[in-house]
Amino acid sequence: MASPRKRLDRDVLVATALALADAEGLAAVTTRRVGQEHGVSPMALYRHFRDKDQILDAIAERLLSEVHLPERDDRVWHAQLHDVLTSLLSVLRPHAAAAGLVTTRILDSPPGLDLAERTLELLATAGFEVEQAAEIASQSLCSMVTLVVTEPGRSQPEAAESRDDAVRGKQASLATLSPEQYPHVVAAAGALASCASDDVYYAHGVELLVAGIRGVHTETHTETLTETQTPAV
Amino acid sequence: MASPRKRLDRDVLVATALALADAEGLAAVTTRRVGQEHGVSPMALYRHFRDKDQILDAIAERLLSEVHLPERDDRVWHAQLHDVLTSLLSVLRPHAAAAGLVTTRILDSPPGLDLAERTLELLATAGFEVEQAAEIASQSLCSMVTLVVTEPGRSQPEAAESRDDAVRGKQASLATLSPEQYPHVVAAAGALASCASDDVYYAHGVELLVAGIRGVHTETHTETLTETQTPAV
DNA sequence: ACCTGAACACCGTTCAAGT
DNA sequence: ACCTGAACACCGTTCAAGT
Repeated sequence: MASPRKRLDRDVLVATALALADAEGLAAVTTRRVGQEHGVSPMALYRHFRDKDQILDAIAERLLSEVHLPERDDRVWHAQLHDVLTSLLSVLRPHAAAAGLVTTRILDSPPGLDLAERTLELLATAGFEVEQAAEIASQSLCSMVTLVVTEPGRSQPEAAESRDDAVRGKQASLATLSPEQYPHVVAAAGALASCASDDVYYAHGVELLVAGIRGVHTETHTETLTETQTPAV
Repeated sequence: MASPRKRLDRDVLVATALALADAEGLAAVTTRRVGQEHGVSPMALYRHFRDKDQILDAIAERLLSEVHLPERDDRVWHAQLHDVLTSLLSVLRPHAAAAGLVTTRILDSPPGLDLAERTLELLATAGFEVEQAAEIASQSLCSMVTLVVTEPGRSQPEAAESRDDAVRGKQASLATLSPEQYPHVVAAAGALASCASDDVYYAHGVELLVAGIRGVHTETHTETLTETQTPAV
């Protein structure tokens, strides 16, 4: 098929920008570097983007477009929400440097709107009213971004070869602290500097959030009922 | 009192940098601008900071140093945690542009360590084991930052005079969407573009988080009632 | 000890000009 | 229609020099 040239070029430029962010951090995404990667002057990009901010917008949209929303099914709403959030996480995790761009841009592109729509839909199913659903949805999606950006043991990609060094350094600096002044920080130095398993870290992050939503949910919706022990799973 | 000149100067430079961020956004914090505000060459800053990154570190530390940790009392752990998180929020809220600096720098300065220490202490009181407490603490503190950075209706401070315009614009663009494709987003347009009350927005944000921690807490600790002992991990 | 000026290698972006 | 080159107003940072 004869692909439309213009559209193709733009996508390829965005892919280059994202690859630069992955390899060398967001600071490496400059009009000059992206152009250079295509053997082209920085000004050539201005055919496809109004300004640099639009390149960053496009990176965020690209990430969101790779989210594969799970099929709707008949499981309870929070199980489905769990999977939606996990699907976002799995897309962001390989792109830690660019992930932060998503926080403020979810509602700015169709793929982000799809994600927001599904999230709001599940919260509506649960019975949340619109305002509360909006707050919860935005906090939920942004929390996934934050999990990726602050993953313990992450450092700048420039120092990628020395990730272990960075972890050891962080751990060492925390271990240096006075155990009288910061007993719990010192005790948790290992967990704060790195994490035993990335998968477990992310699983816990999603669980914490979903547990919060369920907690707020029962607070809001069981006023009529009597005080319950543990809500059914 | 004759104040130590050097220390004073550094603090005053940090205050200037923070003020610039508040007034014109983080992009306005440049060595040249900060120097200019003191009628001094950009190079004069290098007596007090190794490089620009240290200026950003110092801004984060300054913000964290303004957190006033509530006194310990005999209320249940999650009530105290709620207040700790709220005290962080109240410091960050007036400095939305700079707040994001805090996410990756909490463990890099004494005031941040104080905050982390208290948080971990409360989670230890609750009975969380060290690794889980570390994860929860970091996710909790970072969530407060995220709440501030993504507060609905926020826009760049350059456009501060037209904040209402930005909100209206956002709302209008969401209202333009197809109600068939994005029914819940369209229905929530108002809440997504702005928020009825900032105070309520933040209160809900903290509540969601604390509810999550309590949810994970009961999940983790109801099983141990039968086992009597917490299994070491 | 503290600050400066000139310089370097970068930015994003404009504009007129090339093909 | 698409791209370029030169230029502008900025960056962070170096280095040798001033006081």
